[in-house]
Amino acid sequence: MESTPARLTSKPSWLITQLAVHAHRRATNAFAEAGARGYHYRILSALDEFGAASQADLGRRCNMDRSDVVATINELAEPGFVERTPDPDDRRRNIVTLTKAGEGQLRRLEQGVDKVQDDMLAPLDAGERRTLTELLTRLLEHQLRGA
Amino acid sequence: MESTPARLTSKPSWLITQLAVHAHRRATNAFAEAGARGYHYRILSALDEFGAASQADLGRRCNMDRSDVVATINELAEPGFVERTPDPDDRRRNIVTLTKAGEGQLRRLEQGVDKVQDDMLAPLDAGERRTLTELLTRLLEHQLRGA
DNA sequence: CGGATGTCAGGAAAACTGAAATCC
DNA sequence: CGGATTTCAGTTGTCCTGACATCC
Repeated sequence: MESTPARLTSKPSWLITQLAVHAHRRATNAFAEAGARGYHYRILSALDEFGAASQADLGRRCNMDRSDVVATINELAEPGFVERTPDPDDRRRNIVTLTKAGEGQLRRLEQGVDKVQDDMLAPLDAGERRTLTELLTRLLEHQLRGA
Repeated sequence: MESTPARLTSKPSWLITQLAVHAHRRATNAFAEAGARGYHYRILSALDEFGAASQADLGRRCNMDRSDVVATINELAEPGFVERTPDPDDRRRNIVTLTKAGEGQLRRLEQGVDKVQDDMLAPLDAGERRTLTELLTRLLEHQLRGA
């Protein structure tokens, strides 16, 4: 009873990993119903929250690789959810903008995400949810600084 | 200012997803230094915490598909980290046991995980870490019941 | 020149599907 | 028979690497 190894189920890293598996599974299913994937939701959300941006900026904000941003923008531009126009001030960049149709698609995806989230957070009351959000926010901010 | 959509950065699901990306990246690198992957750590940890088990049980505990358990056990058995012996009481099953060498490998992987975890939890004090662990534990238990 | 951007090709690990064979 | 277990073959989405051409 002395040299008990650290219990797996008490490690926050394990808990986050396992929760992420469940969240990823449910979110993927919700996205699939709208013909989308996680990458689509990330890009659309970032455009909606922060406005039009270059592909490199989107990659930094969404924690995505630039090469994956290219493919995702291609897929989002084909049905007209985003528009890719060259930046007149910097001819290296493309400015990606969210269209009306893209907003509609985002609303659909958000409905699925909200449903999944409400189900996963069911055992917590409003105060606990705020506490959780605050703690996670600080952890993420720490990562974004230190990385 | 009225119809502001729910801010992305205030959604726990988004926060967990983004944190999981960082945690996954760092853990993957730490595992690679020991020639392992996340699946290896999950299996070894479960064997150490809950003892010998069948492959199907390991899959349920680790939240892994049975087919992936097969490949992972193959990779862990080759260097002698686990042993796969048929169950005399149920000839469908294999009993997977952790060897001494497997314990050593697990200790190596845990060192990497602990280092990553300490760095990611740096902005939280001891009490906040307990709170976070407790909240996440309740969320995971809810998932394991309801799924 | 260095540095940033967009694009493309491809690889590695994770999660999953479907099917087969075996045994309870 | 249904149900569980192991195994294999293959697919998808995510994350990453390296390279190239272009432009600041």
